[in-house]
Amino acid sequence: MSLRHALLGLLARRPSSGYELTQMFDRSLSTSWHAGHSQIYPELGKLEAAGLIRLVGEGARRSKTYDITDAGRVELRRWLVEAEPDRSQRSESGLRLFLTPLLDAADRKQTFERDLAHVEHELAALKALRAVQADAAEPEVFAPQVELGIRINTVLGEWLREQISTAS
Amino acid sequence: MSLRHALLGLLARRPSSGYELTQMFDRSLSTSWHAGHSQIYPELGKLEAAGLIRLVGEGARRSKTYDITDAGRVELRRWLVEAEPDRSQRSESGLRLFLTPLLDAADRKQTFERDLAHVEHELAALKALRAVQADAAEPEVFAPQVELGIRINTVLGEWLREQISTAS
DNA sequence: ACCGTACATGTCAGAACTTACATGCCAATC
DNA sequence: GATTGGCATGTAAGTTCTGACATGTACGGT
Repeated sequence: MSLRHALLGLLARRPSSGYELTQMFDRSLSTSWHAGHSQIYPELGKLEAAGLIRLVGEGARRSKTYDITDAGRVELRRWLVEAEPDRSQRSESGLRLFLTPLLDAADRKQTFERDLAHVEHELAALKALRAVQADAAEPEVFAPQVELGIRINTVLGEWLREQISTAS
Repeated sequence: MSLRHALLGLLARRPSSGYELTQMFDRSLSTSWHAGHSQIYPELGKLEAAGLIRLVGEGARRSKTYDITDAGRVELRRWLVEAEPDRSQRSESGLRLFLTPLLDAADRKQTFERDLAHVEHELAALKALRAVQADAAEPEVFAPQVELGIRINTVLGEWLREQISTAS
C-alpha cells in the first residue's frame, strides 16, 4: 500500500497531475520508491473513488490536476504515525554490494568504480539542490532530507574508495 | 530478475536448502532484498530446471540442499559485472523519512524516536557481528559490508538525533 | 505418550509491478 | 504545412510478490 501513501504525500505538498507525479517519482523519490505512469494513473483513479483525493482542475493536453482531501490527510497521518513500518527493502544496488566479495579482484574493482561514479553523480546533484535551497527566500522543509542524502552518499563514496584502494 | 541472482549469490557462498535461504534473506539480506519462502521454493525449481543450480542432497525432514553449478557461476558473474544495475529502490522507511516534514512537530518527533530505536537496534546487531568476525580464525570476506552497514546506520542515527532535538 | 516448537516444503489466489502498446495535444523548427 | 519532441493519459498482458492455506518431520520437555 506504499504507492497509495506516496501519492497522498506528494499531493499533500502541492496539487499535481499524474504526469507531474510520475516525474517526482523519477526525480525526488527515486532513492526511496519507484513507480511508473502505468501504475500511477490507475491508482489515482482508485484514490479518487475512495475520496482521499479529488480532481481540482483540467488543463492543457487533457491534463488532470488532483489535490488531497481532508479524508486523505487523515489517512496519510494515520499511516505515517500509527501504522507499523515495513522495514524490508528492495535495492538491487544493495544486493550487488552484498555479493561483490564473490568476484575476483579485477571484477570487484571494476564494479566498485562503476558504483563510485554513480555515487559522485548523486552527490553533485544533491549538493546543487542544497545550494539552490540555501538561496531560496522561503525556508525549505525538505532541507534535512537533502542533507541526509548527502551524508549517506558521502560515507558510501568513502567506503567505495577504500575498497578500490584495498583490492590490490 | 534480482531474486534469481540473489539466490545464485547465496548458493555461491555455500550450498543451502530453501529453508536456510529463507532465513538468510531475513537475517543478512533484509536491508537489501526481501523474499518469502513462497517465492523462494518455486524459484529454486526454475533455477534447477535452467541448470544454474543442482540438487546435491536430501536431508532430514525432506530438506533439499542445492549448490550452484558452473553455468550458474557464469551467469552470476555476468549479472554482477556486465548487466547495467537498476538503481531504483523500494524502501518504505525511506519514503516515510521523505514525508515526515508533512507532520506536525509532536508527530514528527514521535516517528523519529521510533526510527532511532530501530537504528540503534540494528547498529548493536552489526557491532556484535563485527566482534564475532574479529575473533574468527578465518578472515571474513563480508567484513567490509558489515562495516558499511555500521557507518550508514551511524550517520542515520546522528541525523535522527539532530532532527529530534531541533524539532522543538 | 503427549505437546509444543522449530524445521521444512509446497501451492494458490489476489495484489503489485513491468513492459509494451495505444492515443492524442501543443509548440517549435524546418 | 509537415515533422519532431515533449506533454499527457490510458490499457493490457505477463511477471513478481504477498499472505493464507496446507502438509508433514524431528526434537525436547513434561
